[in-house]
Amino acid sequence: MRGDAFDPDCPTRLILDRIGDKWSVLVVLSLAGGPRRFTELRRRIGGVTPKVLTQTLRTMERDGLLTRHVFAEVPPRVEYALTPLGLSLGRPIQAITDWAEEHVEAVVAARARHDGLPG
Amino acid sequence: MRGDAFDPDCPTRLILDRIGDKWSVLVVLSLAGGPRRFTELRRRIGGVTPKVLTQTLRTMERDGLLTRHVFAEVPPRVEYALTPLGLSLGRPIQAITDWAEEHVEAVVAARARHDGLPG
DNA sequence: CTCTCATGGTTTCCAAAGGGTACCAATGGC
DNA sequence: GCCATTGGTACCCTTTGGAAACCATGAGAG
Repeated sequence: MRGDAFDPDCPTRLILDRIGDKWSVLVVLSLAGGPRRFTELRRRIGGVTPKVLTQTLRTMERDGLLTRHVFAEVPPRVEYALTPLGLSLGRPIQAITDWAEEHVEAVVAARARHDGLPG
Repeated sequence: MRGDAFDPDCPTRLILDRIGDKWSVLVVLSLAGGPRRFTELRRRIGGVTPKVLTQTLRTMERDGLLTRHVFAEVPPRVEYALTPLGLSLGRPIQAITDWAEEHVEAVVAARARHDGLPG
């Protein structure tokens, strides 16, 4: 059975933990078009704080999803780029965002129905 | 551009927050085969605590992803089942788990390379 | 020489979420 | 009365997420 993700010891869980981070998802989407600098990412991904963005990027680097290239310049320049592995992750992520855009209305409606239920 | 998920005010973000919960993902996978009871889910999804499972199920119900059916029996019986909306979410989620199973080795290897790098 | 600006973070602090354990209500069996 | 089962809830603590401030470096302005 493929769904051994149910076993907490299965490494697949480890992936879900990665996907289960909305910032990682947004970083993958942001880098899909090519390398970007830290501040670019920060501006592009609305609402992310530098600390969390750094954490996210470092973890993704550790997991082999992206590379971090520091240029010895002033002011500093650091470019982040997806590895082939990270790039391949873009496809399933795109499937999620496609689903999201298609069904977001239904979810919002369900939520409104539930929350605002007048009795 | 479809990636308006970058805007924190875009409702697509709301979906990512949902997907961005590994327990929701596992619940969808668990219910893909048909309705299940609370304790079944709890046993099937290794490592989830009842509190968190309840939270997850309630949120998913609110979002229209599943239904909760309480039978007036003793001991109590509660069945959870995916709605068509929840069922449709199974496809992109499957894409993620497929990716995970295919590339988990690479991620684990990258992580080991990074962590254990002897110098 | 000092002041300012820009970049790519780090540090500190606080609130929120996640998770573990214990417990509850209702009823059947013993 | 006591235990077991089910589907949770309550309590508490640790971890995480997030806001805001600060830092090092060097160029350019004054």
